[in-house]
Amino acid sequence: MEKTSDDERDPDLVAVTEGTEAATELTRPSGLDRDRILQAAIGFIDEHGLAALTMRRLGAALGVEAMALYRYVPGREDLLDGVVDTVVESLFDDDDVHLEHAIGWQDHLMRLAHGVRRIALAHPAVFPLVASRPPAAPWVRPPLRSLRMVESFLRTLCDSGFSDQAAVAAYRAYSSFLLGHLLLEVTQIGAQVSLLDQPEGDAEAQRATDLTDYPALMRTEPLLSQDKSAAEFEDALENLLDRLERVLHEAKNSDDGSVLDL
Amino acid sequence: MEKTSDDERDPDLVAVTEGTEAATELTRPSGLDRDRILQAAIGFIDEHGLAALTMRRLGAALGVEAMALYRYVPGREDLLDGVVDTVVESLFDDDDVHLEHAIGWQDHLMRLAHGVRRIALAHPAVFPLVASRPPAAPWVRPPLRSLRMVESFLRTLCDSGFSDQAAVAAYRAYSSFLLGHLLLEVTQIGAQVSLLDQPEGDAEAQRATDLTDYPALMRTEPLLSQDKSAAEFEDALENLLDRLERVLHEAKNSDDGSVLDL
DNA sequence: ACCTGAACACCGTTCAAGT
DNA sequence: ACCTGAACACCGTTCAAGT
Repeated sequence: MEKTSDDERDPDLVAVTEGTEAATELTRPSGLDRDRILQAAIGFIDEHGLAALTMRRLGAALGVEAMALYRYVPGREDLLDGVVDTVVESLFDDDDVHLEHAIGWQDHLMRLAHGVRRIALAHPAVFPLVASRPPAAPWVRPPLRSLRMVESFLRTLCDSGFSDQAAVAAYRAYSSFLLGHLLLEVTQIGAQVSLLDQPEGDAEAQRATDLTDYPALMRTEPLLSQDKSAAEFEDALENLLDRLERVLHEAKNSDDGSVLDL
Repeated sequence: MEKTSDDERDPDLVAVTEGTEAATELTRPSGLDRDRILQAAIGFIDEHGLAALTMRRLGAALGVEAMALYRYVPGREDLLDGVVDTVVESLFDDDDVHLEHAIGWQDHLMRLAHGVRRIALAHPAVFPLVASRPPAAPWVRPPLRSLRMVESFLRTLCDSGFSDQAAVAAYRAYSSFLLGHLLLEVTQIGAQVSLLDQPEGDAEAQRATDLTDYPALMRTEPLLSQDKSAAEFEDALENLLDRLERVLHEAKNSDDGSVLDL
């Protein structure tokens, strides 16, 4: 038992931090700028988790004292905002997305969904930040956090015959779907490693928190432990697109009580 | 400009903290226990936000030094886990939920959904914690965080004719739906107040982050600012229940490519 | 039995001083 | 121009000491 007051897993952490510093050594000659700091922060979070990210440790990872960062970043909160922006904007560099080549609004929404999912899976430790940082405007709904993304979403739907109301309703349904699915998917990824992190002897002991009082859980535990995220994502996405299509084609009879087309 | 290094809004915070201490004065005579601490933590988060919750400040709110808390709570992380558990379990005290009185699985799922939504709206600042804390087992999907809740969910569906696989798939779809909708709903609540928090003169200036480059956004901004959360929640819930019902009744023809009933 | 003071190892952030 | 040392106000946490 060490008497450090850090979060759970110190010794390991210190070791890896030093490793990171050594790795950055080559590009080091004072080349410090905002973008390099943001990239380093993303890498650090991916490797050690959000809780481990500290101005001092990030500085160390860049071969510099923490105070040097303040020349390029106003503070820790802004740094996190920058991390989120960088990760989200990276969607536009994804060649497999290229929204402007989309054929029809369904294709557009599918490309966008898959692009955001790739981002989430590439940075599972960053994604919760994408989900929880207060957005730029109250009507910006994570994970579609950039005005550019929302604009292109709404424009596509409106150009395809959706009314403004229907497009906005679709935007809300779509963002809820993405956030729910992807946040749970990355949470599950994180849960795996945190199980292995636990120092309590063999992994057998942890496996199943004694389910004797929960017969249905015990019976379905093997099923619950199977990962079907990809297929479920496709399924839910398809279902949402069907729902939106129904709205679009039923646009003539106005008052049928659904929010989606009011 | 003060030179405190706290988060955004100190002077105000200190004031309210002192107020809280005074208010607790009556029940004070040393009555400190785990439950009272958890309740105080929930109240503190509701009032000042998660970022403001500190062992020292929570102690102060209870009229005690921070170190006294460690007799009842192993540490800050456990305290947050306790907060989440307490809030989630409070569902079973909600008389409007009473799952055992539910008539049919649809009614069960609707009662559960509305109960969780009431919790989220009652503690909007706590809910992100419900969403993001690593769950007890990898297959526990927020916001349905207690084994009891998952057990009763699965049992209800299985008793209603769902296969184990279909019940598990339904559990996944249902949790994704709840998490996405409710997290976005409480985020929006938080976004309102953080706008008012900003000290930049009149609220007119903030309103709309200059949308000149985003015509679709500018045109639909009034629509985007309307809050239709409740109706959208009902709509999406109804849609999900329909989808599950389809799965249940199409259970005979097995391989139709959907995950929901494989 | 229950709380506190003092201490320790960390934080974020500022700023004068170094190069 | 760019980075650092030293300092400040905070953290979480431990533990011997008080009552």
